[in-house]
Amino acid sequence: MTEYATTRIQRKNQALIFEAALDVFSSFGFRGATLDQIASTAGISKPNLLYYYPSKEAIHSAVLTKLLHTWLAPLREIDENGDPIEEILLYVINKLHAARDLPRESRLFANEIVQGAPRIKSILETDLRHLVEDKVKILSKWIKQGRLAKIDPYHLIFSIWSLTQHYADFDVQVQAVTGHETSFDEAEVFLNHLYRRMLAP
Amino acid sequence: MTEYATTRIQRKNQALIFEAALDVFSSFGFRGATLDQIASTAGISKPNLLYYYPSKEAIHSAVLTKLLHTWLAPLREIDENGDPIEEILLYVINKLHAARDLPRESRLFANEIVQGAPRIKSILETDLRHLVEDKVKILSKWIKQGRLAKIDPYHLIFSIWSLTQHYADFDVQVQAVTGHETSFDEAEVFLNHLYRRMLAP
DNA sequence: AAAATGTTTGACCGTTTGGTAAAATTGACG
DNA sequence: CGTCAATTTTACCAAACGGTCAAACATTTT
Repeated sequence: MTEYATTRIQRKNQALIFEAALDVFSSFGFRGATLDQIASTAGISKPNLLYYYPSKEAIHSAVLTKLLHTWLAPLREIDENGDPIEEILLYVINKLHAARDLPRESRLFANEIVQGAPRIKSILETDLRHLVEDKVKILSKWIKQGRLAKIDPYHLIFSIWSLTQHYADFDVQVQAVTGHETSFDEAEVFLNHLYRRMLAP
Repeated sequence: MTEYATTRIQRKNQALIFEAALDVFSSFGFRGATLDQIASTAGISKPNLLYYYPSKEAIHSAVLTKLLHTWLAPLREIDENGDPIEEILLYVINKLHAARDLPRESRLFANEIVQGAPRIKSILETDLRHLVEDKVKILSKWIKQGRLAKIDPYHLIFSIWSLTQHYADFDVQVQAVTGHETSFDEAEVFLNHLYRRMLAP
C-alpha cells in the first residue's frame, strides 16, 4: 500500500464529513458552524473529525474549493458558436435548476460572500474573474454583431447570478411572502420572459 | 422628570451603540458578532453596553426592527394612481440607491435571511407579506388593464429585490470580478433597460 | 453641600468553542 | 493468531464568549 492511498474507512468518513460540513456551513456560515455540530451530523466524535482534517478552517476550505468547480460549471458552458439568446437562456435555466437542486451550495457561497469572502476572495479575483472575462468577450462580440441588445455584459452576468441564486439564498423570504413552497416553474416562466425581452437586439 | 425620559447621555450612547451594532452585525452576522466587538466599536466597555441593552439578542432585535421600516419604505411608495412603468422604475432606482447608500442595512437583512431568518421570520410572514400583497394587487390590476406585460407580480418584486440588493450584499464579488469599485451608474442604465423592456405591455 | 440618582468599570463566572494527548479499540495482513 | 498500523474515544485544555455584580464615579436634584 502506497503512502497516498485512501482506505475504505477514510473514503466513507470523508464523504460523511463532507456532507455534514456542507449542511452545517451552508446553514450557519463559517462562524456560526461548530465542530461539534459537524461531527454529530456526520455521526462521529469531534476528535475523530479532527483526525481527518486539521482544523475548522481546513474543513471549510476543503468544501469551498471542491464545490467551486461545480458551482461555476454552468457558466463555462456558454458556447461562442451557439445562438446568443438561446445560450444565455440555457445558462439562466441551468443556474435556476442549480438553485433548486443545490441550495446548500448556493447558500454556502452566499454566506461567505455576504461577509466579505475573507476565505475565497483571492479565488474570486483570479479564477472567477478570468472565467467571467472570457465570457464577457463572447457577449461583447455578440453585441457588436447586433445579435444581442446593447447591454453591459458584466451586469448581464451579475443579473443572472442574483436572479437565480435569490431563490436559493433568500428562499425563506420568498416562502414567507408567498405563503407556499417556492415554485421554480413560475420562476422559469418569469426569467424566460425577462431575458427574451431584455436581450432581443 | 418622568419615568420614561431619556437623558442626554442615554441618547448619545444609544446612538453610538446603534451605529456600532449595525456595523458589526452587518459585517459578521448575529453569530459572528461579539459583544466585545460592538462595545469597542462604540467606544464603551462591555458591561456598559449591557447597561443599555439586556442582551446580545436585544441589541440585534432593536437594530433589525428599527431598520425594517426604513428598508421597506421604497416599496410603500408605489402609487396606484401613477404610471405603471414609471412607478416600478422609480422603485427600482430607489432600491438601487438604497443598496449604494445603505449597504450595511442591506447586508444586515441578507445575513439574517440567508441563515433562515430565525429572528425575523414572523415579521416577514406578517408585515412584509401584507405589504407585498397590497402591491401585488396594484400590479395585477395594471396587468389586467393591459398597462404592463403579463408577468407574475410576485416574481417581479423578487427580481427587484435581488437585482438591487445584489450590488450591496455581494459587492465583494462584483468588485473582485470587475476589478474596480462598483459603478452604480452603470447598474442604473442596465436596470433601466431591463425593466423597460420587460414591462412594456 | 448632601443626598439621590444615573453611569461606568474591573473583576469575575459558567459555558461553549476549537483543539490536543494519550490510551483504547479496531482493522489489515503475513 | 499475532503484530503493526489505522482509527476512535475519553479526558482534558486554553481562549473566547455572553453575561453578572458590586463598587466607583459622575450627574442631577434638593
